[in-house]
Amino acid sequence: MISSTNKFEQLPLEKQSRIVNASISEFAEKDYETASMNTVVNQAGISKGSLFNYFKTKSILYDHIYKLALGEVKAYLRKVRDETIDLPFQKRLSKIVDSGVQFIIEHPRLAKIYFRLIYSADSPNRQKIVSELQVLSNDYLGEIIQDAMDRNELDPNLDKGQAVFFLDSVLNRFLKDYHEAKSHGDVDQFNRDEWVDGITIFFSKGLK
Amino acid sequence: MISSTNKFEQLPLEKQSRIVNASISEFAEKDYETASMNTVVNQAGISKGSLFNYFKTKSILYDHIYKLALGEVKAYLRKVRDETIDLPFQKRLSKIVDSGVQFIIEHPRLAKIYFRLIYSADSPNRQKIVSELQVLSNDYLGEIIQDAMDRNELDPNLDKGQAVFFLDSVLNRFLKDYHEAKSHGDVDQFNRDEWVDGITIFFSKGLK
DNA sequence: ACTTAAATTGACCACCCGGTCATTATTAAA
DNA sequence: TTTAATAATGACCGGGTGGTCAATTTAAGT
Repeated sequence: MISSTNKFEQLPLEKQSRIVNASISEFAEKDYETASMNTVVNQAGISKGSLFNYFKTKSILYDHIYKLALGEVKAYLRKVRDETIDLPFQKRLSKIVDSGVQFIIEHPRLAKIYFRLIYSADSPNRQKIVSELQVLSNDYLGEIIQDAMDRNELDPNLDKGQAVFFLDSVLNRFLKDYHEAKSHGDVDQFNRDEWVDGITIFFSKGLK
Repeated sequence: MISSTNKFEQLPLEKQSRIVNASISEFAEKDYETASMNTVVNQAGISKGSLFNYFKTKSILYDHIYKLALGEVKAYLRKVRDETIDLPFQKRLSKIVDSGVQFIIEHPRLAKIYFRLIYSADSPNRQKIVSELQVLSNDYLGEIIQDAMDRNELDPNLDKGQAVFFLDSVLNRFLKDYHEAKSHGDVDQFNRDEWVDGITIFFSKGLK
């Protein structure tokens, strides 16, 4: 079966990247409903008819871009997971946060799309996508936590589901705030090392 | 000085509540850009000219509704804070979560507006509003934590800012997920007591 | 009952949207 | 060079938007 992005994928790479670039910018700047195909078209320097020839609808274009963003996120996560497989839990957590921060710095627009997707309500198929992400995060952090439990670095009687939930809450929130601070220019208020230490200590000992 | 909602406030209460009701529904269902003044007008059973006479612009109407929602949230928080002032930290935390859950159940549309405001990016004056909320949450949870530190229920050397951050992350995320589960009809997967216990234990002892 | 002031209405405006498709420009085959 | 197939274009469509304002209804004062 021929994919619906087939026509697009057969385009010269330079043209593809112009379109992808324009789309990323637009979906990063505005939420799905507000993002404009006209803006994409103008920014990419192609005609409207062409864009709708490559992507039949706005939501198919969005899907393409979102999968692209998600692919990048996954690559980062996989990399840090594999590179830290032998490290203790605290060190590992620290590296994961590092990796997230690095992703935000290197791909600010993709980060924006990612956070918008997680926290906003208007993307198409939102509930399906979000539950996919939930599973992904559950598997990923679940593995990290299971490893730590196996090595007796964490309480082996932990409710793993809850532990993942707490970890996910704090990590996502930290990265979201960091991302917002960065895009508002006041990132200096974040002493990264201090926060990473704080997070890892908190997860080990709680607040008592 | 005469407030811009003056004309609105001098309306018969029944009419006011029809308009407020319609506005709440619309801003709960759609994000700011997508919400339609036409829909509000039709649902409220008034003419378009009238609505724009009472509220000069869409963003002024939104402001009115958002302040209303925030006022309700604040009332809930104040109440539970004052009622639990003599309880130990764990019990207090538990009651706060309870109160949040109760708010969601009693005011699902306001909850939707509140979460949309916090997590979505398109409301007018969003950054100003969000930083206001940050201060509010900081003060509120900061007080709870300070009380617990004073009574030696929490480590007196805690970084209070970080502690508030962790608490805020987990509480907000829990309530957001609860709210979403509820609006999708699968709230039963949440054993509330189990989660509240889990959260309070987590904050006391960490995951170790 | 008549006049005047205030409140309410909805047709209308300029603008933007996602999407279409007849026309034109480009390329490949003969 | 002519023809046939393919790719690109942008004017155009129906529909929705926030906001306006002349005209009409309602209420108040005398």
